[in-house]
Formats: sequence, structure tokens, C-alpha cells
Amino acid sequence: MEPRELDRRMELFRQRCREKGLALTHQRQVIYEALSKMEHHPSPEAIYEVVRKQIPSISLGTVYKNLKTFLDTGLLREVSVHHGTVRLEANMSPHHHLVCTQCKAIMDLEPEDLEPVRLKRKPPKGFRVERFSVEALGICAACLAKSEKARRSKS
Amino acid sequence: MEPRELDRRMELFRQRCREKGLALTHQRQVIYEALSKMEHHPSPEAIYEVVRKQIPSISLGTVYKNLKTFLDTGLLREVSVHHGTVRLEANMSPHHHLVCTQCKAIMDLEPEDLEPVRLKRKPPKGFRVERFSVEALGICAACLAKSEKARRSKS
DNA sequence: TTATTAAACGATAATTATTCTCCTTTGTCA
DNA sequence: TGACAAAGGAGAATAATTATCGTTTAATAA
Repeated sequence: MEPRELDRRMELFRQRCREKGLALTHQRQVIYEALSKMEHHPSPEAIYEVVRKQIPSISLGTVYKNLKTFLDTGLLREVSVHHGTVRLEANMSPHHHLVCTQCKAIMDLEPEDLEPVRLKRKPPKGFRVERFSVEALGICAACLAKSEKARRSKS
Repeated sequence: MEPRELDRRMELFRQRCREKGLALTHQRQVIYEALSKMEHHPSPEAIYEVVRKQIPSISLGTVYKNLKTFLDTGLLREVSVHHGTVRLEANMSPHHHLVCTQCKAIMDLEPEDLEPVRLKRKPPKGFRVERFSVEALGICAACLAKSEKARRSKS
């Protein structure tokens, strides 16, 4: 990332913290900047290792806590939608998934329901693609109904 | 799943076990059948809860061990490609990912590199889709080079 | 600027998901 | 059937993550 873009993102970060009433601590800024610079979609542990070079006294717990805060605030995104526990399937035929971001339910989505997934050009960096897995992220009917009901009873 | 299809899958399961020299234990068959019947892409714990109704003495460790064996044998697939640890990103603009199934590296794939992802028909079961996340699964250049080198030195 | 206070930090204990160890039991194959 | 390796069960060990609690720091108002 170019320095210009990084500056822009850090400014956005500080602004969002102010909006949300989050204290702008040294730790938070160093964590967010470290993650922004890392291209490899790191784990909390990996971020911790980098951040430690600037703040040797920082604790891993602080890194976890802030990453979670940033996720809740929409300053970060979780690449691993289904982390926490392994999810398995015996259906080995090619297919995709509908994933409810609320209750974490996973449903099959048949390839016929989708326009074919195809690369327009050769994949970058000499990567050999073996298959595509599409996740349609959203809200399932049950969770929709639930939040609908909650909204109605409130008004 | 219809009973016919389940029978077919169980037969395939037994055949594959024979091929790979895996003992056809009662536990294995009950675990595989349970997972085949479950539509919700369950966790090991969830499978354990179901299997326990048929084999109350089964241990959770056995469920884990066999699921792993089945994965290695290609009898199952892991829906959660990045389980184990959370992976994060600060790039909030819409984009997709290249995922190396060997070293678990994740690289960005810009939407311009892909034919647009679109549903052909309304999503099933009243699901509200918010965004698509495509994972192009395969082998990264580094891992390709590594296995190439290993192959050459062997011959 | 400084004083006040809630929020955040650091250390560490607790929890959860998963793997490992070790002894016993069970399929497999002669 | 019997022998033996493979698999199972119980529970300890490990890894990732979250919670607790006393101390420090950022925000804000005087």
C-alpha cells in the first residue's frame, strides 16, 4: 500500500474512533496500522508479533480485545467467516454456500443457481486455481423473521 | 436426502474404506451416515451429539479422529477453509480471495479479475444475500515451486 | 494545565476446541 | 478361531480465545 493510502486509512480510523467514542490509544493505532500494512491477512498472533516490535509491553489480550472492537465497529473484516469450529460436509459434488452471518447456518447453493464463476484473466502471481467456492453472505429467513419480530414489538 | 441416495453414498463409503485399508468399524459407519443425513454442515461437536444417541459410549475423541481420517481420504470436505485461527483484513472495499490450500496463504483477488457473480434466480428459502465472497482455492506459486523441487530431487 | 473518571491496558486465570497418550477392544486376514 | 495391527475410550495436554481484576491512560470539564 502506498503511504498516501495508508495516511488516508489511518485518518479514517481516527475519525471512526471519535464517532464511536473509542479512545484513541497508542496501542490501537499501532495495531490498526500494522494490520493495514500487512498483505497476508494475518492472525491475531501474527499481528501481535509485529506490534510487539513497537510496543514490547503490549499483551496478546489487548490485541484480541481491540481486533474484536474493530470488527464490531466495521473497521475490519474477518476473512475466515466460519472460524471457531470446523464445519463439515459429505456432499462432494461441486456446489456453493449460503451463509447466515447472524446464526452462522450454512446452506447449499447449487451451481445452477449462479452465473458461472470464471477468471477474466490469468490469476496473479503464478497461482494455480483448482476450484471456486462462492459464499453468498447474508441473513437467513429465520433470522430475518426474528429481527422483524423484535423490531415490531419495540415500536 | 432420499434413502436411495444415502444407500449409494454409504456403499461408496465402505468401498473407499476397503480401498484405503481403513477398518469398517461400527463407529465409522454411524459417524459417516449421521453426517450424510445432516443438512446443516455440522461441527464435530454437533455430529458427536447425534451419534451418541446410537452409540452412547462413543467418545468425542473418536469422532474427531475419524472426521480427520475421512478428510484425508477425501470422503469429506471442510466447509470452513480457514478454521483454526481468525484471519483479518483492513481492506473493506469489495474483493475476493486466492487461498492456498497448502500453506493457507490468502491473497486478494480484485473483482475486475472475475466475471461478475450473480444469482440466476431468487435465493432459496427466503435468504437475503448481502454480498458474495469468492474463494479461488488452489496452490500458490511458492508451494508449487516447493513441490516441483521435491519431485525433481526424488527422481 | 490539571483533576476526575470512565475506558483501556497488562498479567494472568479460565474456557473452548482440538489433539495426543496410553491402555483396552475389535476388525481383518491367515 | 487366533494373532496382530488398527481403532476405540478415557482423560491429559495444547492452542486459540475470552474473561477477570487491579493499574494506567485518554478524554473532558473546570
